[in-house]
Amino acid sequence: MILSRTSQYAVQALIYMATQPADTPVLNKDIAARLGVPAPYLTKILQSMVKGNLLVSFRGRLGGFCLREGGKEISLMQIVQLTEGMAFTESCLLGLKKCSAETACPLHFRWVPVKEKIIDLLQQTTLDNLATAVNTGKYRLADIPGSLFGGLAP
Amino acid sequence: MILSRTSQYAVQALIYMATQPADTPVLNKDIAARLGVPAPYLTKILQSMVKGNLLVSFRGRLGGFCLREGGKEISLMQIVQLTEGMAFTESCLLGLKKCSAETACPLHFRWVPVKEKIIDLLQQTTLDNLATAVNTGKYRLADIPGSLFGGLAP
DNA sequence: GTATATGTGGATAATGTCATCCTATTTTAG
DNA sequence: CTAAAATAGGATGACATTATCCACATATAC
Repeated sequence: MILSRTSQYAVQALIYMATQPADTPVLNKDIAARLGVPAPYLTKILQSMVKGNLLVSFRGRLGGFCLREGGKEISLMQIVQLTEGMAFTESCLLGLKKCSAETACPLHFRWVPVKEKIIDLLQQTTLDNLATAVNTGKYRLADIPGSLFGGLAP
Repeated sequence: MILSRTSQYAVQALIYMATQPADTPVLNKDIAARLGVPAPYLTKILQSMVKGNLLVSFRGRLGGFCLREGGKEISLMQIVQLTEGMAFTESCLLGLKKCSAETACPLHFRWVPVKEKIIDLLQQTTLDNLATAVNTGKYRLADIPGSLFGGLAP
């Protein structure tokens, strides 16, 4: 698995938020319901996004979470760095602690260019890119669609 | 993390076996010592490689594990498929159960070509490739070298 | 002011991966 | 035949990730 479940939830949640009006806070429970993800766990993830300055939060009635100013330009790499640390940029396929050009595992020079492709993908893809794609209606954010078109009404 | 620890151990172990004489069985405990990996756990992994027909085992005194006939042509993909199942070929970055051209997550068409690079790497790299590299002495198989040149003598 | 709705933060539980242990079973050396 | 050395396989334990719960602080509506 490339991304941990935590990272997957974080990316899904922020993409969803990018598809919603930027000026009104989105509720944790609404995101959880929309994505089919455990709400208490998502809470923790969103809090870590607030600490990492990708989101802002508002307490009390009418509270919720918003993308930070200019949040649509957030890249997937910024999200994943909060959830996985430096895992991607430093990772060795064989799991060696230190694997660089000088002290390389036998896969190092085959792996580096592929890893670059992954990093490029994460760095070049923004929430705006993905929200636009989702808004065309051709792509799914979660396994069970569950009211894709904004309907949260009782 | 791209590969699970189990997969990393499996790949390391088979590369090491490919650097050893093909006709004499290699001991589980020697592999474990060479790689700095827990021996009882490695036992389980090697047994699964035997079940997957990548290795053959011999019990009793002078027993041990050998690569199967023609084992140097085993690709990393064959190893990883035993340890991770279809994880790679079917994986979705966002973790969707079903993510294909028809039912795609918003990252699908960006991810597919990168995933192809990873699959190509795993399929095109053989134990022979890697054993040859290790035998040049320029590459490390494990974090703590610990007698890189075949020495297991007391 | 009170009730209600929301995020906050700490403690706790459940799950899956990683790792170990113990008792067979097999094979060879002597 | 016996002892030693090795894999086989099942049961168990340790640990990290994932998930849940509860008491609290905060903010709005009325």
